[in-house]
Amino acid sequence: VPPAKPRLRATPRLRPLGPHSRTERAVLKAAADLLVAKGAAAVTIEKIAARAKVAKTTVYRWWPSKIAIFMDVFEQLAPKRLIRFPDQGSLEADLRHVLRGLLRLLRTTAAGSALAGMITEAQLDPQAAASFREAFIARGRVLGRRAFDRAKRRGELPAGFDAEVAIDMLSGAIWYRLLLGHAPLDDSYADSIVRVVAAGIRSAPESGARARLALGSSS
Amino acid sequence: VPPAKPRLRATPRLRPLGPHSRTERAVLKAAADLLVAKGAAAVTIEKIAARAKVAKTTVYRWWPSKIAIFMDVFEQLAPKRLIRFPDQGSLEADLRHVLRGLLRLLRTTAAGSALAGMITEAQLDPQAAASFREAFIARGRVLGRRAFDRAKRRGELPAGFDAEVAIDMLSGAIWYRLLLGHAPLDDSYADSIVRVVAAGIRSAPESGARARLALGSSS
Amino acid sequence: VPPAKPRLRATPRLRPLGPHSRTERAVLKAAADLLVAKGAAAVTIEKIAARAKVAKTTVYRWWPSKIAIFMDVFEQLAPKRLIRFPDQGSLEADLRHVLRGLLRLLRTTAAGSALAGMITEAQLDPQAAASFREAFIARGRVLGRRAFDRAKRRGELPAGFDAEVAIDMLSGAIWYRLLLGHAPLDDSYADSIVRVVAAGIRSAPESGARARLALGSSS
Amino acid sequence: VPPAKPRLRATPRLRPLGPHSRTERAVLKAAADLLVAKGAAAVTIEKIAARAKVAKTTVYRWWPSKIAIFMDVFEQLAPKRLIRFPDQGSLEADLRHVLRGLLRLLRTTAAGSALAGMITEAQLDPQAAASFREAFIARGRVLGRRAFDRAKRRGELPAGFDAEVAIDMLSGAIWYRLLLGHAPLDDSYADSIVRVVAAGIRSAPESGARARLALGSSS
DNA sequence: CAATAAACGAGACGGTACGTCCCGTCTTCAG
DNA sequence: CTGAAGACGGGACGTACCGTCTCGTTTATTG
Repeated sequence: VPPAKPRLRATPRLRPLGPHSRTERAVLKAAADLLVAKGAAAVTIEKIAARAKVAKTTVYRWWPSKIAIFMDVFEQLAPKRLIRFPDQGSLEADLRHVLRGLLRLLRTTAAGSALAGMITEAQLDPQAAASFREAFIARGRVLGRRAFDRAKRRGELPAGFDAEVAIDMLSGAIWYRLLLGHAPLDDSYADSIVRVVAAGIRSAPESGARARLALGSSS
Repeated sequence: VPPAKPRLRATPRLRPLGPHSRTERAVLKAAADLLVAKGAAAVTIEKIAARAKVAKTTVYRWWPSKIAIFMDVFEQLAPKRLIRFPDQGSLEADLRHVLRGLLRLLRTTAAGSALAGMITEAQLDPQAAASFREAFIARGRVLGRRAFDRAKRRGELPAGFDAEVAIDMLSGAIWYRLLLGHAPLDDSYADSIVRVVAAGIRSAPESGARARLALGSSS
Repeated sequence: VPPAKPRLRATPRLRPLGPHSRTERAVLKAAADLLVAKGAAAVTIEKIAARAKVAKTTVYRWWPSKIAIFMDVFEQLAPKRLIRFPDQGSLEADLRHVLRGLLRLLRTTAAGSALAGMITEAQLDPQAAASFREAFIARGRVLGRRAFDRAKRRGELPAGFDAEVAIDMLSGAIWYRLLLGHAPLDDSYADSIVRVVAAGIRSAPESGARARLALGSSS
Repeated sequence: VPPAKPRLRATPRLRPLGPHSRTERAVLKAAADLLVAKGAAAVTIEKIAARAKVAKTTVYRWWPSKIAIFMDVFEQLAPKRLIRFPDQGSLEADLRHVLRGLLRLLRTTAAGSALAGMITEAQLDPQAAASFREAFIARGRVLGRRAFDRAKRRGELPAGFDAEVAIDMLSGAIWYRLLLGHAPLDDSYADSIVRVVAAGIRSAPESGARARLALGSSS
């Protein structure tokens, strides 16, 4: 009786060993442990493999880069309610809710080091950088856009408002403290950056046209 | 009675040892060239030394880390007028002026790659990270504080306003695009992030007390 | 028609991994070549690796020190008949046979430079010196003891004779000329030092007791 | 008007320049100290200069190689009576006297490490090796020949006896233990090797002609 | 007693080799 | 036939000394 099917597929990807295999779990566990114990800088594929008691080749077989491992670590740690967050009644409340949750995740789990590791690694390997942008950043920004879409439906946004720069600013503020480490990623920081962005949007009613022009250049 | 004569010599002064020597210039030139040609990831101390036609040990003699080289490259490229910028009449104008100049610098010279390289390297080496924060970041933030100090004197800021989070946001927005590369660091981006921050500050008159509390934890 | 061929290759069997591999042979060949061409002083691990067309890390993977490489080079060159030499009828004849063979080996192959290299390197690295003494010297002295054991069975040795000093003298005489290079390691030298040692042993019949005391401190 | 030279100084400073200066003494002291403290392997010219509080250039000005320094250290330590030793009545007594004194010197002072350092360094630098052979070894062998010359006058030696191999054997036995360090260079070792060589010479009366032929190729 | 020349300290410099870490690929062999 | 194990070529790291050099400062001798 063959319990493990060969998993022949037309399209590649997906784990032939089946999802949540021992190998996958061991590798992600090892990576997460190393991230919290030593920080992103000390995480190498060799150490992950050694700690997971898995051959280095096995790691390379399933993950094309360190970034891919970090993305999986992050995903495992992110609670579902963060992604599908409930409507909080206003743009500012929505953003505050999401950012508080995100910062708590970065602060209290391996997710912070994992994200820092992704950013660092993306600087070193253009190939990996592309997958990082497409598979991780893009999906994260969708989360932010959801809040702005709700606000638009509520009529909170000036006409022609482009959310991209706002998302850049919120993300950037987080990255900055995450990478620099000079100040904590706590709730008050989330509240502060959300307040500035929300107020900045509200208080520019007649600048909508200018904003559209100015923001139009962003991706 | 002058006992120390001016010491006329046959060889007029081929190279002064120590700082500002031929060596220092050659190394910084080589590093800048490599940064623009290949990007920060491809810059290694060995390649810098080779391109500068200098022994690797000489590089290590003068710079303790790659970050230190990048900081010197950056400093060499930054025009003085960026540092001592003239008063533009308002907070928003001041910030816009500084950020436009900074983004132009990052966009058009090796300074952008140098900064990206510093951030990346700081993730890999805690020792270097410290010198980065203290010798580079700290000095850069002083630049931003100057604009907010002027604004305070003009009465543009609510009572108890803390500039640190605002600086985090502006810096972060720049880092984010610099590291991610998904959108350009152009003038319109500078204008947009400045507008949001400036408007966000203006439109929170009664939130001064709250802001002080919230922002008090930063720095 | 089988779509998956059995992997027909141009070079049918490139290298078996592990010991006796292409790598091992190439490294030892390169080391031996460098020893005869330039002498022990010019042999560096980097040059060995370069000449063997092998990565430096591969050399370090298999040999912990330069001494270890030299020992393997020596062993490869030493003919088996030198180790398991036949009984020549008398102590003097046995010793003469072994030493002539040994000196020929040192004189005509890379073994001489290899031994000189081992001695030199042992002075520079205590760790390596230990392995040299235990893995190389100890085994070499066993060879000498074999001759003295036979002599003892023949009754050629005075009671209580200790072979260690005799072995020190024979070995030392060889090392001296090997390292100093002021005179050849030829057959007549082998004969001379053997004659002196053998005669010295024979002609001290009543000094057995004294010899035992005197020699007791050695080894 | 100073009729006599001032010459009164805090530090007497007899001969600041040239040989026997403060510099020379400081360098040799530093070298000797390092030799006993860390062994020959740890002695580098940089460390000697640092410990002597002397510029590296100054060391290079007066000594062409590390061997030259070691030779001077050795010479400073060797007592004159060792060189001009009194007649002890027989070859064996003469040799025993010299070797005991030499081994004591090697055992109890920096001279042992210095000699080991010379031998090692001579393997690495052919230029230095030549000066070592000519300025150090040659002079040392003269010492041995003095003992054999006296024996010849006493009629202790067979006709045509060549002392060179005997000297090689005695020197070699010492070098061997010095370099290998597996057994002590104590008086009993001196006695043992002297006894073997002396007895070996005595007991070969009719082998004089053969010995001359055999030994003729040496030196 | 000034000028000269040497020794000197200080240390920058180009260079070689070291031994280590990690990369990503490739080979072998056991299940 | 596929996987785990790990050998492999390779690049870069940061360090230790090498021996040479330049430079400016004493120090001793000499003109």
